[in-house]
Amino acid sequence: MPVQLLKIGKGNSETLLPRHLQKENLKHLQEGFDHTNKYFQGIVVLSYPLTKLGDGTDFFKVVLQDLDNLYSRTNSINILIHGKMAEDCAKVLHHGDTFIVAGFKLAKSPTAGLDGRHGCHLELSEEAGSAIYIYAKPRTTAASETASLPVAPKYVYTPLNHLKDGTVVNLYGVVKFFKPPYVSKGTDYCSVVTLVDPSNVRLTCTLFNGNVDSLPKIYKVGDIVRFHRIKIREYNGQMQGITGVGFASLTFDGTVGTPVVPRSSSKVYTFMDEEQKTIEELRVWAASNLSISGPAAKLSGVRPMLFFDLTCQLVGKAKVDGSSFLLKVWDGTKCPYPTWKVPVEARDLEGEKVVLHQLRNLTVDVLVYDNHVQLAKSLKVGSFLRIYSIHTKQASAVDEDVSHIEFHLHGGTCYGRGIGVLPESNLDVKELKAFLESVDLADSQNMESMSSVELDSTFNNVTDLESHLQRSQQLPVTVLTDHQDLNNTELKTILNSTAPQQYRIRAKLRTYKPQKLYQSIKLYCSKCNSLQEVPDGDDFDFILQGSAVTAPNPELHNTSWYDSVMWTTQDQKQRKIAIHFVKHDEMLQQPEDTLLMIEGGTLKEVWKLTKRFKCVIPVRSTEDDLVLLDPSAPFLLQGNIKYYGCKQCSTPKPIKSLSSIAAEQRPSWEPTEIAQVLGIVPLQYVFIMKFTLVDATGALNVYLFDYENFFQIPASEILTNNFLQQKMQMTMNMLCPPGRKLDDLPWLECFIKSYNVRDAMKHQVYYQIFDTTVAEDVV
DNA sequence: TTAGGGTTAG
Repeated sequence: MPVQLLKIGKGNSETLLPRHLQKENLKHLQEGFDHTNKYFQGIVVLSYPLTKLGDGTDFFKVVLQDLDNLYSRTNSINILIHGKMAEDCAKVLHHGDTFIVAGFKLAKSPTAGLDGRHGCHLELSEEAGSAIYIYAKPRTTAASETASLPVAPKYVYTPLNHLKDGTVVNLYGVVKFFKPPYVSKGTDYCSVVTLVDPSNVRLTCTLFNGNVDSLPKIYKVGDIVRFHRIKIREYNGQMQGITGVGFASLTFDGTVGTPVVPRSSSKVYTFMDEEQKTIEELRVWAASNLSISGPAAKLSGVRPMLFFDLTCQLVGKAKVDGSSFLLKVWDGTKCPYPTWKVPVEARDLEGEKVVLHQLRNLTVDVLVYDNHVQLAKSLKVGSFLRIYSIHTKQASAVDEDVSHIEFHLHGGTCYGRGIGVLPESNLDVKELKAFLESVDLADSQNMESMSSVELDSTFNNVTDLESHLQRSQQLPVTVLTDHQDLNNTELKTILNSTAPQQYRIRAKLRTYKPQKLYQSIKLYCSKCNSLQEVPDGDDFDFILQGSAVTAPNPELHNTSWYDSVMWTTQDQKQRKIAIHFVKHDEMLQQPEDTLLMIEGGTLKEVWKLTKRFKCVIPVRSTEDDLVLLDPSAPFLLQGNIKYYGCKQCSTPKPIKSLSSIAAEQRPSWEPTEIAQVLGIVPLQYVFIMKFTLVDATGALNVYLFDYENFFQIPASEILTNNFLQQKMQMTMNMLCPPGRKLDDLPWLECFIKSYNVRDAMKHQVYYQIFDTTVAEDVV
């Protein structure tokens, strides 16, 4: 750490210096003395303009006055600084600053007889391992600005794979895990933070401070931190970081493209353009190398038996007993299950009575235990919280017919369990506030009666299934979306008629194929009418590996419509990865609006990028342009969906064709539009199933060919969404309950059409379901 | 000093 601006303002500089350094008296700055681990401190009384020496290196000269020897005949000394250190020092130094030097070389001063200063001078340079600590004098003008503007020290940051036991270092890292500050069993707050950096080495830091604001303000995994003066120790064979004297931290949101605004643990800090660049580079690295979960769960999305982080507002709080405490919170969405209400004395409930009543159908009770109680008690009603690792537990009370969901914040700090208070400046809070203000409370009050219905359709247990079946005996489980005026036709009549024709039928679903529902998803080309299987991940991985053999072509980087970053992996393969971020109006967009192209990425890396960015297009370089990969690879990834093109019908164009969409006023990055400009005829995800329908007169095999209307589930999403797969399975269980006799099966109302398929050998009539959907209360 | 990451069991 060659040049450090320790602090601006008053204070004791010694407490911030590395402990191994001892102060040296001016009188002892003589040849023959050992100055290792010594520092000299003086006030800057004179400095010369930064100049270059004959060999081109920078040179900066400073005169220091020794305050301890003010009345001596000789009380000043020349400091000669060479190289980059000279440049860095010249930028930040002001007269009157306290200047501390260590690791210097002492030599006879050739000008001692002329300037009346000390007989020796001190020489410093980065190469010689010198260190300079500048303890700035309070600035008299615009002091507050100076304090937060980049006044320019030069810190050295140690990569996590270069940490050594017993050192004090500065470092950057991406938060891989953290425990929000909690009350330790000692006297301090504690926060545990695990960092990782592009060296792929992890460092777990144990941070203590009596003042919770002095600990890093980390709100989520993926945040980036800058630690200054963290002690490194070895513990259990691994390096460990721990707070020591002078520890300070800055925390940044880790999302690529968001403003780089530090959250500081101290009032005064330095932050410069170069450090901004570091943050931006780490963001890009993290985006493709770390799995950072997507948007946090909302109450509307909770399911029983899971742990999740909830961003919410505190509406009320109450003591329950010695080891638990109640928090009433809301996030504007409605939990789809009945939620438990923790019984408390009305007089113990703190919060606006009117608000508590208004929000009664949207608030949930979170019971926090043990070590979290103290922090929970101190929370202010109205504040915004993130509660980490809440447990949703399904339970039934003795006097209840249906089960409910309980929210517990169990004791302990495993998995980062805890409570964090978010400031109103936090982007998630701003978003939440705007949403809360838009919530129509009249709607939520009408929802009271809805919970049990929603519960029925989502809880997958025998009782619920039974009640559905009883209902199914009376009403059809599918309904027509059109042609209501048509009369039903018996299956026998249909079988005896010529095609093509259209019919309304009432029948039961005896069986269906495929029984493994994921096998029903195919890719369909509406141009050539071909159907194909959805490629599996291995095919794509293989194509990616093949394309990574060719290194990105740097001549294609940073064009008028995209910015490029490239780096080399640190493993043995030394793989080169390039990411091209498409710009709009010459600016990068928010990640959720951004389309990027990646070269040289692995399946995992591509997949991770899709979690954070709107669109990802895997590409490779040619001499002249970026192009799409093999036509068997997806040409676009959006969210969980891979978009494929038809090999027969597509004529791929160079990637630069995309720039026309980038230039649009509001590029929507619709897959169909992207496909069109890239010369791709997109394949569509479809459900293809064969239903065997029966009525009193006969049986008929009917095909279901559906994008999303029948199940009200998009075929494109089913392969990557377990929840939707379960939902589809439950729907099929309703339509065709396993193990039932024909009489007990529910009725389906369908609209079908017959059509002819002829080839040289034979003629056949086929039947297909149309304009039919699963009834609303079955889904 | 405290905690030193890897879910409670109310």
